[in-house]
Amino acid sequence: MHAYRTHTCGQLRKEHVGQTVRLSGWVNRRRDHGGLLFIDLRDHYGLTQCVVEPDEAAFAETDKARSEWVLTLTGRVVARPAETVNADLPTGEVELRIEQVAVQGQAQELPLPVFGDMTYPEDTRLKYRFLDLRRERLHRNITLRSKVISSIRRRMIDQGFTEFQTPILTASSPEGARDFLVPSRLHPGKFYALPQAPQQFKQLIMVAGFDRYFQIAPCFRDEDARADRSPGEFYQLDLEMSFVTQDDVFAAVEPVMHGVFEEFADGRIVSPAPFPRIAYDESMLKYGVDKPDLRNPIVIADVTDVFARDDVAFKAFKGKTVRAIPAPGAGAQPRSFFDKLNDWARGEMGAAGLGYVVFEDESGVLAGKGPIAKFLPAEALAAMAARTCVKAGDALFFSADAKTDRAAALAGQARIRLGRELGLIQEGEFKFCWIVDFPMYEWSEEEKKIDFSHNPFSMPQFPREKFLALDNDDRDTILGLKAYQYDIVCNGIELSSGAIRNHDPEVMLKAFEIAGYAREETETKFAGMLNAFRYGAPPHGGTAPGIDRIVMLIAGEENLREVTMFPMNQQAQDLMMNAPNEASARQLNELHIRSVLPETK
RNA sequence: GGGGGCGUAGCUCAGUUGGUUAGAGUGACGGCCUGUCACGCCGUAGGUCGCGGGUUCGAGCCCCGUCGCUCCCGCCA
Repeated sequence: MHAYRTHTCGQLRKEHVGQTVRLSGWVNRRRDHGGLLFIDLRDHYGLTQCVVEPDEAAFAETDKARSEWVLTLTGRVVARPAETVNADLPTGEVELRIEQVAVQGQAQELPLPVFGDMTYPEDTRLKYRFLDLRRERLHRNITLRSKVISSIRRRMIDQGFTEFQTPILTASSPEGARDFLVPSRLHPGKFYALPQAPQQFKQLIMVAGFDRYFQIAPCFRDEDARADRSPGEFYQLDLEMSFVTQDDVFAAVEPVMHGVFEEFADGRIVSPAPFPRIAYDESMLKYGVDKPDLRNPIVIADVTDVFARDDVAFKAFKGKTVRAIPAPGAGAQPRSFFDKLNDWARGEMGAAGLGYVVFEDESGVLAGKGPIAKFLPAEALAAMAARTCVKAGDALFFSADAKTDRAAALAGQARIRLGRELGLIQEGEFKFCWIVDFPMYEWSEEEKKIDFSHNPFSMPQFPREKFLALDNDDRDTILGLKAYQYDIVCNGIELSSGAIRNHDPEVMLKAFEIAGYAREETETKFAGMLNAFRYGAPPHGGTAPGIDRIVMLIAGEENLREVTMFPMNQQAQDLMMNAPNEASARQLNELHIRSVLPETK
């Protein structure tokens, strides 16, 4: 007989009755009845009830075992009496009569229980991650993550993609997020950087004549965390293709995304391919964000012209962009509902407020109620009602600001809040869309200059010769330029960002020049890539869906830590491994590094 | 860097207007119990009320500071 096990703890069924078997696992639960002792033994595969009576030889040893001890139990499989079958357990028709016990590992009193589903503090969970991972939910999520990644990999390979590895120690990239730096021992004063993404490498792979590259790629960015943004590191399904248009990329990615979500949907509805395509400008108007949750039925409308009418006397909105956010059924809400939203807009959002009108039916005619209704004559109300499809019993909220993007942003946040608070979000659905036609540039208010809006490597949607001829006088044209840049969004979460790349060295130099980078500067910073583009670069493009976010959505979790095996806390510390940590003087000497600590307050 | 929330037993929490010896559930430990599967019953141990300072006759509670965790803003090409 094997030293540790003949079966797993999830394996035994009625057909094993009569066999002598050996199981190894953790004591999930111990139930001492004096006359008989039950041990629920747990391993990766499941749970088996084991039992021993006091007059049996194994009793004394079994009796010592406590929660989370590791035991090897040997004995006969017996059928449980009919009235004691546990229908909730796959192994619930049988139990193991313990004849031999071997203690493989003892456990101290637990800082957090494995059994049960109580919540406990995040730092305790992280410090004792190995215990938390034994728990059912996390164990299931991590296993799910593995299955999702296998499925993605299989789907990519089936579509003719090839997986390549790219360096982890590379050069700092001047654009984008803060890099993690790694000091060089051989080159005093110089540093490697961990890749924020294999962006330049995957483009070089295309230049190198490979096609349809993918990788489950680790990415490193030294930026602050959010619930849907891990500190430090995360994984992307990084992919790139040559000789493709935007439509080709979409056609390659949609079946993978749809397929993998469908595979693990478990009854939830997944948007069929092709996914809807929404232009960035349209998204900002209708949803107020560039990552709309399409499960939320609310659609924002522009009503600037209505408030500009001469017969509308509401001065606070004159000369401002006004967006209307319909709130279906909100007419039934108490006054406090409206006040709370207004307080939120003024406080958290830093807005002047969130006006509203409640629509009521007055003998067949729509009438407006609320503080600003008196400023709105019937024709203005009717015009807004028609544009936003509100009816009696609904309300309309207004977001107004002299700056259009601020009006849109407040409207977008209000839409999210209203959708949630009015219970309008359709659960049990994965609603995908592409956001396309992102602006190439934007005006940077703090730097007072034109800057890249998103990805500096994207190809502008503009004829080459005209683009090369652009100069400072063409500011409006430049700020109106769109790029072949696109995001995949699912349920309000940005899953992926991608682009058709700029593979023309002259256009690339010009693109950076517009953003304020001298040609020599661009030549130096992107020497590798520009140089490569001068030796025959194919048109290419790709995207990079976030693996962690995909798993989070499929697992139905709200935080990436729930789908990451060994996550860091929000301050980017690993409480279990105690990272980051001081380096020894010797290590620092070898690296020609000295710490200059900030002055303590 | 900034804002909000939280911090009381190993864990989840209660703790009245500032007033006697800070409680419950759960877990741990001991005892009893032959069919439980969140077993049940009895008992025991377990507390720097995050930390420091202040107000007060008296602080878990009020004030100031600080630390930790978390969510958000900034940031994330």
